[in-house]
This record gives sequence, structure tokens and C-alpha cells, in this order.
Amino acid sequence: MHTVRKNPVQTREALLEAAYEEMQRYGFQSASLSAILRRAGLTKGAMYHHFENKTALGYAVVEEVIPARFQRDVFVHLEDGEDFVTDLRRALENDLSVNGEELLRHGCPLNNLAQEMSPIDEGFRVRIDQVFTWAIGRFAAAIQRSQQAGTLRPQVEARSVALFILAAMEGCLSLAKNTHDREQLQRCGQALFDYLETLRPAKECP
Amino acid sequence: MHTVRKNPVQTREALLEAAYEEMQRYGFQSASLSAILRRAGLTKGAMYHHFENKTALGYAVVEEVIPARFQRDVFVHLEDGEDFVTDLRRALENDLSVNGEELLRHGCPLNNLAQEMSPIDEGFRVRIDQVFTWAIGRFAAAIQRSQQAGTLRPQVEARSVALFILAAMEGCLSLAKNTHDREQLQRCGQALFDYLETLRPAKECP
Amino acid sequence: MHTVRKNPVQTREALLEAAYEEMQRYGFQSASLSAILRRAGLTKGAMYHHFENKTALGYAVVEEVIPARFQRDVFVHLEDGEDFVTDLRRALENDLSVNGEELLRHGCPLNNLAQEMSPIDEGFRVRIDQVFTWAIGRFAAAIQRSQQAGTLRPQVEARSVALFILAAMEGCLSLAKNTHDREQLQRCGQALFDYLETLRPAKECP
Amino acid sequence: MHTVRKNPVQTREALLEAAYEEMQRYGFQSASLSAILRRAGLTKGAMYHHFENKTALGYAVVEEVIPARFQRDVFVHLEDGEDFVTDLRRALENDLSVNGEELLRHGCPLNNLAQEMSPIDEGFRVRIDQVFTWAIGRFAAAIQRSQQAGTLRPQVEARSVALFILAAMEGCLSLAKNTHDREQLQRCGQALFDYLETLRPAKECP
DNA sequence: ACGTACGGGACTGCCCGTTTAT
DNA sequence: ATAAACGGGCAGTCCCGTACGT
Repeated sequence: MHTVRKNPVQTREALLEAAYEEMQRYGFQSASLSAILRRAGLTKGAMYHHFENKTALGYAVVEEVIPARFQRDVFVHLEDGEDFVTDLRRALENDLSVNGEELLRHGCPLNNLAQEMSPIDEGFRVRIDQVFTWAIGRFAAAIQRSQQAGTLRPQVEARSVALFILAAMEGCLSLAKNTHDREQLQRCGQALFDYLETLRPAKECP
Repeated sequence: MHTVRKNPVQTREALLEAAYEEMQRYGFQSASLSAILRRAGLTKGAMYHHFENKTALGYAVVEEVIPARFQRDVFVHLEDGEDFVTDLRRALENDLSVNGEELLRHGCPLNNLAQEMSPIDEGFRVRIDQVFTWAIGRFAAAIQRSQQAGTLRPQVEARSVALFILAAMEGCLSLAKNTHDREQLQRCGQALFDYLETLRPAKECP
Repeated sequence: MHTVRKNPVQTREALLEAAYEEMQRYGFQSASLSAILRRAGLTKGAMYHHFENKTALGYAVVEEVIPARFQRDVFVHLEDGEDFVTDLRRALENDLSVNGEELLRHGCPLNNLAQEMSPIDEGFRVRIDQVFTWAIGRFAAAIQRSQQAGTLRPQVEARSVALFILAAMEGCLSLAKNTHDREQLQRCGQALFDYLETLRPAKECP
Repeated sequence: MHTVRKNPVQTREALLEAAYEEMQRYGFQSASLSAILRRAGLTKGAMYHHFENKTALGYAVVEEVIPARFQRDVFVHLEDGEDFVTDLRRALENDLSVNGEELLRHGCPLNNLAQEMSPIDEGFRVRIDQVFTWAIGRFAAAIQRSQQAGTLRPQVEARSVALFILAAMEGCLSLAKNTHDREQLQRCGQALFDYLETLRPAKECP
């Protein structure tokens, strides 16, 4: 009857949030626009007012929703610490305790999208690459701070290690998502931290 | 029109191979049965005779095609070596030189399927889990042989390391697939081998 | 291509009418949705908007189209008469002269659906039962009015007779549909009215 | 491996029996050949050896299976009796106690086929008509015997009454099939026999 | 800014029938 | 005479996008 005048900003955010959830569960291609709109409590009209099409909505999720979550759940804990290995362990343990179920069930949303869409849609690939590159940069910056503080060996090439850490994290999550086994994820993560410990300055042989 | 081939084994294999290719490119859900059949040069009738439905065809790809490829491309090189780290490096370098383009473009087929299907289809999840578990077992066996031969430290827990190696490999491939950058994949792999080298027996301090 | 009609009520009625016609001719299961839509001059989109699926469309035909036709063609003539036998004869003769060809060729639409769908779809069975029960109730009410007016014997159990009348009508139509013979239908109906005449109050023996 | 040499007569009968069952449940058009063959434990080869196609199999069911069942379950009890009304009541009561569940659930197989196939397949219509005509003839003959024996009024036109009896029976079954209510079927049948009692020779007024 | 009505297309499932092999 | 392999087609579902109205 009467049109419910929603705040357009709120509407846009509801669309992004609903799209994020459905894409996380079913992937972008198999996420149904109808399901997204049902979840958001909106209709086609709202969606096509705010976004050109389904793809544009997906792009916006990559650009806006996903990095914000990364920042909130992980990188905020690595902002100015000087012991990267310890800080990262705390950050990941915290993330696991907060988002554990979601992570074990559906994995990393960015990695999911990368696997699905990178080979078939250049627009997705570029946007996902930006987020990955940004994340590697955040890790590398934290590593370099630790090197200057003396908690990590200075010979280590920061960006390569940052890349490998991200890769190993994604790999651990991938495997754990399949078994849905939290204990396996922790074993896998422990092996990663065993590796990180070897990057600390060596104790001298007596 | 079509010639009636009347060689059921060949027909079945053609279906599996075509399904593998299309699934590798588009994922299982977005892989079109019509495209699979077009690629195989067959029709719905043949498919419906050999498999109950699209899902059964997908299951068969996981059970039959993918492990055979893993065995042929990787594990055959780790059958009886006694220096796991060196053997694995050779195996992966060989795999990269043979299947490089495919790996960089579409990633690991098993991991792709795991990301897409595990959360939404228990049948896929179980079958994928069997292949992952089998692969970890192969790595662990090779690691234990090397421990007995003295090329790896005996304290190392073989299955945990095997798990982490697989995770790291999958993670490296995932990131490289997005950038489509071979050099990045090699840097990521190098970091993995840096880690593996720390697992060798320590040189005594003088 | 198609003009967007944008009159939802009209569209819905066009769908129901076309579905009724095709179901009457081919039965529900064999009625092709494409044929229904072709007949209605609409497309899948319109149908999917107004009805959840083919079954829901079929249900709506039972609930909306069929009772309205019964009311219009038969029961409107039995509303307030006080000589049921005579009124029914007139009503049926009128119906036969109006819808004769349709009745002889395709029979009673409600009975057709009942035969086909009752054993295999509870949703149809319940909805058809409601229409049958309603129809029996209309007959019974008319019979009771005639009993009070003295044109029918008061000992007659109104609902049982109403049930039998409906059964006999459906049976006559069934057989006539197979022979496609109007004269046979009239003979069969005459036997029904011979029976109904026996329900009138008996003349006293002198 | 080895071909199982079945008796061809047995094979044909198994096909007819299985086809009868599936047609009775789902109708001819919706009866799946695969389901029929599964039920018969045979494959396409056997079927297309014995019958030209699905339609020919359906025709054979009408010509061979259905009349045999009518004869066995009903007409055998009307062969030489001289009190038609009583004999028919016994025959129908017996039929109801033997095939009751089947009749209440799926109705009369011949009527089912007539409703479905008569308007759309002349071959079915003709074959069904032959069975109906034969059945009416059997009733008429029994009625005439009773007229000669004095248990029925001689003025009654035997074939018309036979036609109406068959119609009423089919109608009662149709309605009962929808409600799946045995008590309703008996009430409806009782009304039919009330009618038949009026056909007996009248007692003189004193 | 947003809801409703609808177009048009694509996909999987399934079916019937034919052909080849045993 | 029977089983197995395969062809080709169509049905129903569902989806994305657009036009129109408020």
C-alpha cells in the first residue's frame, strides 16, 4: 500500500550484507538474486536502483564488505605490534573463537570468490587481487616492524613471507572446511606457527 | 547423425573426461550438462544410461578421475624415494612444467570442488575427504621413509607435516590462480621449501 | 515482442481459463504448460509470478474455475424451486443444450480430475472433495425444500439421494463420453429420472 | 552374461500384468515404460519384441487383461441366475470384499482409461467401447432371464436399465475413489439397489 | 526510492524408441 | 529372444533483467 520509505543507505547496506551471506554459502553464480532479495526483505526494484546488475552487486561485496571484515577481524590486531608472530597467533585465535563456525563451514569468503570467479570474470579477478595485495601489504608491514624491533630475523624477505603466510592460512582453512574439523585446523595452524618460530633471530651456539 | 559407438567403456570415460574439464573451468554447479555432452560428442541418452544424474557424474569424477591424475602427476614420483624434500621439489617442479598453464589458470581441481561443494552436498564432501585423506597418507608415508633413512628429523610428526604441506600447496595455488602469475607461485613454493629444509636433521654446533 | 499487459487480474484469469481448457482436454499431468501459456498468450515469467508451479495452477482451477462453472450451469437453476425433480430435469437439459458438445467429448471436468489426480496427489483430492461435498450439499438442500413443499416423499434421506444423483450423473457422462453418443446420454438420463419419479409421494391405492 | 531363456508366453503375460498395474495407478500416459519394465523384471528388448510400442501394449491391456478381470470378478456370478437384483447385489458385495482396497483407491480400470484416453486416441476409444458394450450385453442378458423368470417387470427395457446400472456403478466408484470412503460407496450402492427394487413386479393393492 | 508484473531464455531430468550385440 | 547402449526431444523449474507504476 504505502511505500515504506527506507533510508537508501540502509537499503544499500542490507543488499550488500544479504549478498555477502548468500555468496558465502552458495558461491556467486549459484547465489540466487531472489534469495538475496528475500533475505534483505527487498525486491528487484530496490536492487536495480542501487546496482546495475547482479555482477555489480558482487563487485561491491568484494570492494566494500570483505575488506571491512578482514580489517575488523584480523588486521586491527596487527596495527602497531612489534612481535608479529605472537600478535598473529593472538589475532587468529581470536578470529577462530569469534567466527569459528562460519570459517569451518564456509571458509574464507575472499578465497571462495577467488576460486570461483577469477578464471571466468576479469572484473572479479582484479578486485579480488586488490584485496589480496592489500592484505599481503598489511602482513609485510607488520613483519618489517618486527624486524626493526628485533623480534624477527632481518634477512627474511618480508613480502615473500607475507605471501606464504596468507597462502598457508587459506590452505589450512580450505582443508578444514572440507573436514569441518576444528582440531585439524588447529593442528594445521600449529605447523604454520612452528614455521614462523624459525624466523625469529637464532640463539647463538655456545 | 551421431555414430552409435557402442563401446560403453570408452563412452563412460569420455563422459568423465569431459565432465572433469568443464567442472575444472566453471565449477560443478555452473558446469552445463549440455556443454559436457557437446564436448564428449554424446547426448543425454548416453549420459542418463551411464549415470543416474549430474550429481552422480560429479561424484564419479571425484572418485575416479581426480585421484588418478594426482597419482600420475605427483605421487608416482614419491613412491620409494628416501629424501622426501628433494623428491617433492622435483615432483612439483615437474608438475608445474607439465600442467603449469592449467594450474595457474584453474587451480587444483580437488580444492576447487571442495570449496564449492563441501558445504552444500554431503556426498561430495565425503568423497573429497577420502581423496584428501589418501593424499595426506601418501605424503606421510614418504616422510616416514625419509625419517627412517635419516634425511628428516625423527621428532617430526609425519601426518601433521603432511597435512600442512598439502594445505600450503593448495594455498599457494589458490593465490597464484588469482594473480595468474607463475613467478609468484614459485616464490610461494620457495617459502614452503625453506620451511621443509628446517625439518632436516640439524647440523651440530661446532 | 509481447506487449506487457500489466493487468494482473486479467492475466491471472487468462492463465486459469487456458489451464482449465488444456486440463479438460488432456488431463492435468499431460497438459503441457507450454500449451497452456501459448493458449493464454503469456510466457513462463507471468505464470511463475502468479503461481508457484504447475500444481498450484491446477489447484486454483479446482478451487476457482470449476465451482463457478457448476454454479452458473446447474445450481443457479436449483436455487429456490420447490419441485426438485422437474427443476433438475430442466437444469440438465439446459446444460446439455449449452455445453453438450464439450460434455460429450470431454466429460465432467471435475470427475476427470478426480479420476486422474485423487490417488496420486492429496492436495488435488482434498480440493476436489470440497467441490463434490459442496455440490452434494446443494442437491440435498433442494431436495429438502421439495420435501417440505410436498413434492418429494419425506422419508427419503436427502443426502444419500443427492450423493446417488451426482454419482449417476457422473456415470452417465462417463459412458457417453466414450461412445460420444448424445442419444445414449439421454437414455441414461431418462433412467435416472425414472428413478427420481419413484421418490415422489405415492398415489393412494383406492 | 548368459541369456535367461524365459517362456515367451510368460514374458508377454508379465508385460501385460505389469502394464495393467502401472496404468491403473498412474493412467496410461503417465505410466512410465521404464516403471512397467522394472516391475516386470524385463527390459526394452523384450517389450519391443512383443509389442510394437507403448500404445500397442496399452491396447492389449484393454483387450485382454481388463475383460478377463470383469468376467472373473463380476459376470461369472451372473451367468445363469434368475433373480438379477439379488445376484448382482451378491456379485458386487463379493467384488467389494475381494478388490475393495484397489477399487476404493484406484477405481474401475476401464473407466479410468475411458476418461483419460477416449477423447485423444480413437484406438483406445474403440477397444474400450467394445468392452463396455460387452458388459452392458451381459447385464441385459441377465435382466432378460429374470424377466422371463418373473423376478423383474417385463415392461422394463433391458438394455437401458443395463446401461444405467453400469453408469451408476461407475459413478459410485468415481465418487468413492475421491473420498476413499467405503461407507460412502455402500450408501451409494444402497441407493442403486433401492432403485433396482422398484423394477420388481408390483404387489397388487389389496 | 522502491514494488509489481512480466518477458524470454537456459538448464536438468526424464522419457520413448531404435540399434547393436549376445 | 533378450539385454545393453544410445539418440533426440520436451517438460517443468528457475533465473535475470526490464518496463511500468507509485
